[in-house]
Amino acid sequence: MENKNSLQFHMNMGKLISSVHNMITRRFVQNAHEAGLDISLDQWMVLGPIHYHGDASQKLLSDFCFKDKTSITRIVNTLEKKNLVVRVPDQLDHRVNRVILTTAGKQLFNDVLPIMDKTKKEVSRDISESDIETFKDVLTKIISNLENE
Amino acid sequence: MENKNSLQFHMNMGKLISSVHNMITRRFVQNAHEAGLDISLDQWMVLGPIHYHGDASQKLLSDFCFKDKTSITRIVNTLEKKNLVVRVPDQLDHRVNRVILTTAGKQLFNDVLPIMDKTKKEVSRDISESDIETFKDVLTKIISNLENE
DNA sequence: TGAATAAAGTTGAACTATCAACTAAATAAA
DNA sequence: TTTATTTAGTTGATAGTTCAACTTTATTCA
Repeated sequence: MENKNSLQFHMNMGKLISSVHNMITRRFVQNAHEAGLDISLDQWMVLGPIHYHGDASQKLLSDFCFKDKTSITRIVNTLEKKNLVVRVPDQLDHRVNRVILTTAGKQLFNDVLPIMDKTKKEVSRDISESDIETFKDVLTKIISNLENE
Repeated sequence: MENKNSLQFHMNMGKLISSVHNMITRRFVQNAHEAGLDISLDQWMVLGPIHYHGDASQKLLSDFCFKDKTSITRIVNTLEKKNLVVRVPDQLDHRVNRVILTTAGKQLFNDVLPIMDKTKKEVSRDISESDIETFKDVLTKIISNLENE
């Protein structure tokens, strides 16, 4: 493992981000689970914009989460199975589903907020405010670098 | 989409990392595909340590890639199916598989290197050297924050 | 030595991601 | 207005992730 640490130094950005992504996902689910909450990070990512907007089309969720529309379909399926959201056909545009939170969905959203906070604290422990800022700026810049093919 | 950009500002770290992870993964595979190479970022992550060490146990791959042993099992299955690696039972410890590159695996590894470079350039376009350094430092720090539960 | 425990890998199930192909509805163009 | 194109969403296939349960081989320690 001393060996691992030395190699870690040579890890490129792709591997670093992939590793960090997996570790954060795991930790979030663990923390939620310990609090008796059953939710994945992806489900949480999707719940956010719905809560923020009151309702959201799947297209909007796809844009906001930078996820494929197929992923959204399946995550919404799961959320619906858990009775956290419902799909309501849009009256004006019949192609569109409006996804809205159920009472249980709203409840869960509020229950998960402190879990999110806890995870955030664990992730950013002993990292300076300014480094966190730079970190988020770089992430945002990468998104814009890769956004339109 | 102007709306999206404004929300992006409020995106928390989890969402940012998840989005960036997906986008980099997608871009890498696209770039490889355009060059006529069929490989995923995860497969590439696993190929690295094997190439570096000459051979590697699945346990070592799991540690180096910060991936679950189950994931390694399946990625190695895929790589074996593509004739890029083979599993050789360890003579000393019969629990262990030593994974080694085939000729085709070595060939692919070298072919992918420039793709990796290209992707890296696209990802980090217009980001200063020092910001990249901070970025990687923060990622490494997050790994150590989350490493031993 | 013999029994308990730990470690390396695999398998099954549920969820997520991507691609390609598809349906259905809305918009654009002729 | 009729046809062509675009848009929203779903489905199927393949790959990766995680958990839990399991097999096989090593190690520990009583």
